[in-house]
Amino acid sequence: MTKRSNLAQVIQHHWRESVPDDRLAHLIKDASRGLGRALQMRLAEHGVSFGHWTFLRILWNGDGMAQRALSDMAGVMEPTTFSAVKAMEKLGYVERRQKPGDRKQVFIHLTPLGHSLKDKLVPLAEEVNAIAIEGLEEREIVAMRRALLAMIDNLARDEAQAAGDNRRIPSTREVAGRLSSAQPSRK
Amino acid sequence: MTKRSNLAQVIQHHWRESVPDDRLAHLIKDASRGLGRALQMRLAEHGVSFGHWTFLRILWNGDGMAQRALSDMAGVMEPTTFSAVKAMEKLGYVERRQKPGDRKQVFIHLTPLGHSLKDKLVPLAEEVNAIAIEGLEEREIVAMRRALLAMIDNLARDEAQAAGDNRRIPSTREVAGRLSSAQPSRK
DNA sequence: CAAATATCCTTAGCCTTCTAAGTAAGTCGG
DNA sequence: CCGACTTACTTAGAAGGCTAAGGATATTTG
Repeated sequence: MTKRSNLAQVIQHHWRESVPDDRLAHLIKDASRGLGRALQMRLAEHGVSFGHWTFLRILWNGDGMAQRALSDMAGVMEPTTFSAVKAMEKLGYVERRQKPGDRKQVFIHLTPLGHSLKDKLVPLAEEVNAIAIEGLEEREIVAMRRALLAMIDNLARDEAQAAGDNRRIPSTREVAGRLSSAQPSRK
Repeated sequence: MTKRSNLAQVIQHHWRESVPDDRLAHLIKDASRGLGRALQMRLAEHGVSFGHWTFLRILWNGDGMAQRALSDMAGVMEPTTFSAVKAMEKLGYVERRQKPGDRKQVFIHLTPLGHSLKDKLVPLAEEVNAIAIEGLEEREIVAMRRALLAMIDNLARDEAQAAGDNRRIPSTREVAGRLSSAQPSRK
């Protein structure tokens, strides 16, 4: 039972609208947190943490990749993947295997239990998505997706530049043409 | 110097595009993290943490509100505000004061140092925003903002309902009409 | 007025993520 | 073959956020 009224949140959003700089960033952050909370609430009812969802959904799409590749696909740093995978291993969702002749890489495989979660959990994400975009037209969503991708590209370019990495960063569209499988092997 | 190529991130985004459910949520999350990182990098050069920015920008717009009101405006829970304010107090950015006759509320005031950060820090946020929206048309940004607000409203409503809070949640627009000052006093 | 209730701040502890730094294992130029 | 990278995983620790729960103080209500 929530003690605080959601009115507070709405007030806050209005207030942000009146602040000239970086409103958009906060709107995006709020939307992200809202989506996160909505999914988290639902996952919790099935005993799955939000952090694990990120990795499970990748693995359902094709498991057996190295831990590092999993990090790349999830868009997080290795320590994040490491601790999540360790925890999921303890929960019996995944197994960490090595290939003979390679003592360096660790390959992540789903267990039957890990696999079985898919049918229960995916509908939850779909439900959250449906709730979030209720009342929006398909056209608006497509436009938003395009705008978000452009922003992500812009920021990635900025980040690379700031890091002194002067290689040219290809746009998402360019890379898309070079990819085919669901499990890019990163070189 | 970044060791990992940003190419990995781009691959990841492409891969997401091919996953049918909850792509939008991940796009929003990525954009949010990208914006966060970009600002964080810049704030760090001035010795300010990202977490403190959230509160400073509210206080610059008018300080002296109770800690709880600050939480509401920042859109975070009280413990988050509590620890941030404590840390900022130690850094000399803010002071926590009580009013005689009220031993309950704690009012947060900026120190001269806290005030002085505004001129240095606000341009950083503006720069990040400018980078992020580069190449986007005003029309697209307005549309995205509207869509994001609608999503946030949808999710807040869902959240309230899930919490068994059956009060009707007013839309942002409705509330906007009831507000006038930059420091809503919450009743 | 006194008791029940609500509100505000605080504490404690967990989750997710990050950076920095360490270790082990492959790879490559000489 | 060997030393110098480079790569992959691991460890340690911190930031930012949350929930749950506690204490203190106001407010409301019987």
